[in-house]
Amino acid sequence: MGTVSRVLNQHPAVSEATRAAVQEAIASLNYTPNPSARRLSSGRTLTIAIIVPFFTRPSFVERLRGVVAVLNQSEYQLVIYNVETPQQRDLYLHDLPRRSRFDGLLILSLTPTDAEAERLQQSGVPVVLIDAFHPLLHGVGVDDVAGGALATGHLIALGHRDIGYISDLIDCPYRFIASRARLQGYCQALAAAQIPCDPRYQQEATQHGVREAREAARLLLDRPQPPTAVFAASDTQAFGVLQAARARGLDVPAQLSVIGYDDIEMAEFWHLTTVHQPLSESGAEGARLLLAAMAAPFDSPRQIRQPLTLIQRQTTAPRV
Amino acid sequence: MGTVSRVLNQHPAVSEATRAAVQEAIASLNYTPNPSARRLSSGRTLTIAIIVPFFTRPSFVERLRGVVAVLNQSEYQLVIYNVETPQQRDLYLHDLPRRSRFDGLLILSLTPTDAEAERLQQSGVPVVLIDAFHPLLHGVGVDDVAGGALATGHLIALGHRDIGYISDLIDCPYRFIASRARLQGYCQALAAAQIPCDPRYQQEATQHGVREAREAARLLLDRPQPPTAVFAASDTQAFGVLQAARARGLDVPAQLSVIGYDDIEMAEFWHLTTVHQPLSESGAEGARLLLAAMAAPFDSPRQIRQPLTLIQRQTTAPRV
DNA sequence: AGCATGCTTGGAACCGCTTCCATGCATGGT
DNA sequence: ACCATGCATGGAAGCGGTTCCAAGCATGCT
Repeated sequence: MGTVSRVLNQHPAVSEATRAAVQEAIASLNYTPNPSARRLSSGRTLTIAIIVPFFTRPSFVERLRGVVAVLNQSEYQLVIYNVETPQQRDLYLHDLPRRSRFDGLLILSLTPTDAEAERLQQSGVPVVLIDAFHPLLHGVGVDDVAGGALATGHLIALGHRDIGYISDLIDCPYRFIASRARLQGYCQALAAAQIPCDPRYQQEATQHGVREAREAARLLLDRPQPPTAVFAASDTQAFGVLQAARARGLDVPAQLSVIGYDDIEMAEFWHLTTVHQPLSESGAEGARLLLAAMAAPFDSPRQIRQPLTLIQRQTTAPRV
Repeated sequence: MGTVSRVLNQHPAVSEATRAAVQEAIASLNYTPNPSARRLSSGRTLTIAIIVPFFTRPSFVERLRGVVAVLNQSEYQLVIYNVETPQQRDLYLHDLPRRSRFDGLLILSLTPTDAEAERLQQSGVPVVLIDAFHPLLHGVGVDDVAGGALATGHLIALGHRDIGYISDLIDCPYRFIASRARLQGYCQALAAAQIPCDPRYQQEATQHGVREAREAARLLLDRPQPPTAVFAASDTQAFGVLQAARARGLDVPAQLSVIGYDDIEMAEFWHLTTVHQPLSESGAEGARLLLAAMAAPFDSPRQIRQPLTLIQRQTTAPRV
């Protein structure tokens, strides 16, 4: 039994002869090791947990796909914790590490508080944030401030000066920070072009979603001097802006330029100009980073910044 | 230890007094049972596997969401096997039950061959199909033939007679059967209205996707006598039809009626008339059925048919 | 009052693997 | 040829639960 285990775990202290003999026996007996026993005796759960908010949203699913692709190749199982209420968010971020029933933890798009991050760090379970960062923890993602500036800069370069910003709640109970970071980039780009950053051009939707964004866009377009271009903090919300424009009979991009963010699959089909960020790849990279951290802990948090690209399609045009 | 285990597993043969005492001790010691040990000694893996094709597609994700919601409440972990190639499909359907490393198996939208079904049945692991049926296995889903007839009947009732059908491959390597079943319903409805079922009005796209459906729709609209209405086998494909119509300058619904299938979230935002089927609920129901079958095997396969509803929005109108 | 019955409860075996330890054998040096 | 060294191998002790079994106790019956 000891030798068999050594063969299975590729322990070096086995002679070639016995290794071959054991492997033949394994094959002929159609033997597969019992993972539960392995977990118990080795003390490893061979399980990785991931906390995902609203995993049905296209960008989150796409990231999750990258995670699944990498982990299916490894010996680890993935267990999904789906967050659909702020209570679940707090509960999972607080309790999951404590129960310590997995060897690694991925957290998608949720930014832990300092207290939560500390707790996570002290739990001893390696943690990687995807699409989020915290100084205490490993993280993979893009620079959303730069992304906001990239999108806004594109509109400015097209001659727009009255540029709206549509996002979901800047302070949301899930503590998503993308909307705030992109707003910050938006303001930076405006400032760089010496355009005043008028809060009346910034409209928050109460929730993420096409409908909510449409309502928010309507408010913007109702203003006495409506914007000639809108930067939506996500593609989904950009679709809402497109709808609002269509409902008002505005031609996009002739009368209104619209730019989104994320470059989800549907963006291409609706010819949406947007900021592309690696989605599936961010999940894959996060999973790889976690596996590496589990194998050999790094002494200090590793932060991976992924590149952003402007994708010009047909919803932005020079100001007339 | 014996008694503690009995308390944890709510075994009846424990007096109230000791039960309370044990629970207090558990609470004060901050004790949590080790799942690996539980799995090993009980012989149950406490794990359920699910085979999902392309889990990023909206309708599959939505179903998966229902599964996750139910299983997160149970003591079972969910492990996802994502199928993105026909090889993976065959591999998983063939090998997964044999490895018998989980207590139950869910299969989403993939219809097993007779040989596969038999193998699955004989593996001893309870299996539930979601959005698919096989006489040997439990299943949850809708009647896609009836759904095809429902959609087509709606167009016929609006006075249309030249009705196109757009779908992905009828014989696809993944053995999805929805396209075929809906086509069958389409033909039945036409026959019932004494309209000939002209194959030149039926166009298969080589793959699922907006772009492919758009190309297929273009072919249909290029015909000398183009259809006045199109039934797309999925909402995603209906979006492709809408794009093709828009590209050709056709007004929907005045000049072309379009109906989809599934009622995914985006359908509402694009005002798509469609056939609603329970998505998240099908996953939830499938998970519940599996849990029941695991607790007490049924003597014969249970097939649950879920209801379909026609959702009239703004992409269908009477023929002019 | 004594004995049988039934409900509780503690103890021990066991689930199947990993890992440590001691034994055995071959090798190399003297 | 003998002894020391080192590597390969089999055996045994856990890992932390579940479950069976036997013993203990209180109750109810004769």
